[in-house]
Amino acid sequence: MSLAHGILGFLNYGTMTGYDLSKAFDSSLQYFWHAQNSQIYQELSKLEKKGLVTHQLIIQTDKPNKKLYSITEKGHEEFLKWLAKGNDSVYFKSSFLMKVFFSGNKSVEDNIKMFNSFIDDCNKYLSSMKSIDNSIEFYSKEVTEEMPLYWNFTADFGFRYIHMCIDWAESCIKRLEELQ
Amino acid sequence: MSLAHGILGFLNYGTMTGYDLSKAFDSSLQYFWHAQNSQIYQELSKLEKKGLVTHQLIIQTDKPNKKLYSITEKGHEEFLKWLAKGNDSVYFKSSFLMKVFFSGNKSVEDNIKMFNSFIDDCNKYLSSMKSIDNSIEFYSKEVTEEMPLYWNFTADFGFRYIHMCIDWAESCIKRLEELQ
DNA sequence: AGGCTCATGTAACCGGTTACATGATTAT
DNA sequence: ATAATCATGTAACCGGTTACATGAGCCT
Repeated sequence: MSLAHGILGFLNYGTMTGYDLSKAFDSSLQYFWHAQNSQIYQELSKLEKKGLVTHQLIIQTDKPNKKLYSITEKGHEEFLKWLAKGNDSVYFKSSFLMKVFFSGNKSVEDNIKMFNSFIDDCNKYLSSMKSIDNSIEFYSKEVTEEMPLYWNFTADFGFRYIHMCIDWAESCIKRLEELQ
Repeated sequence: MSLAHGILGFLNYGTMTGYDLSKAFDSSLQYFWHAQNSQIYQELSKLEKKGLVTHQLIIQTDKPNKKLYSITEKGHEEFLKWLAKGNDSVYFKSSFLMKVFFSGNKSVEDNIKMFNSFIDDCNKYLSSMKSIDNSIEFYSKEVTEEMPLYWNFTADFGFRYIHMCIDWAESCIKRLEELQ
């Protein structure tokens, strides 16, 4: 039930269409909460049924018509309730770690390759994350000044996480090379 | 489709019941791939239909009867295929980070509390992870010597991850305290 | 008497993914 | 011409979660 709260969080900043939300997710939350646009439209319908958001149809001539969504008072309350609740877990799933767990069934050589390709992926991820800083700068103009601080916290987490991953993979490679 | 491969990975070490698998997940993979026992039993049926595992009914008098599962040749091939394939992503979902992202809507004081309670959770997680080392030692006797190396890699990842989380949360708290 | 271990499942639900479907306008 | 942008959705599927259901034997 977190996509719903992400949507409420964005609509709390101002009105948006499903399309806007999709872009907002892509340029900020995408690194720790990716959302398909198909899911966003469905979730908006659900939220509207629950009375947490409403929409207004905007007729456009040069572009397709659109539905501008806004958060309701009830939605605002739900959002604050979610924010205040400390129910999130440190736990995270990783199929890659599961693969590492069973990698004793592969050759040391293959595993060194696996870790190297993991490091490559991390570096790609790192460079794609650099666009976050631009996004933060861009959106900073539209909100109160304390918001960007927290956006930077999440971006900082991302950078620390990736660097940790790279360090770890390098240490694994080092130990494997000692075996050869 | 990763629980299936985890099951195949365990059965590759030797025969097990659904109950054994549930315990095996709990004492090793649980930190990056938690599995409900209800799901394990369902997945075993699916794997059997696909011909990747088979079972033998063991009649017991002092304990309930059980189904001993073993991996088939086809299952072994599928397992190796999965191991060799480099399709896992660095990406991970975190509802906590999403909450942080929107936490500019809460007071600085509340957010310091939030980060402190996150650090507490990390420490609890850390102490629960200490049982991993015991598990690794216990199971090490039953398998070839290279396996535990990879088990330790995953445990090492867990420790680095939690320490990174704690460092990050502390740095966030520090920045928030500077504002007060 | 109460709780743990062993042991196996079903049913309902739900959040998320993948694939499919449409179509005008604008910029290169 | 072609691709990108704007804009909205449906349908099928699937992996995973939660809750429920049962029951013998053993230990304290």
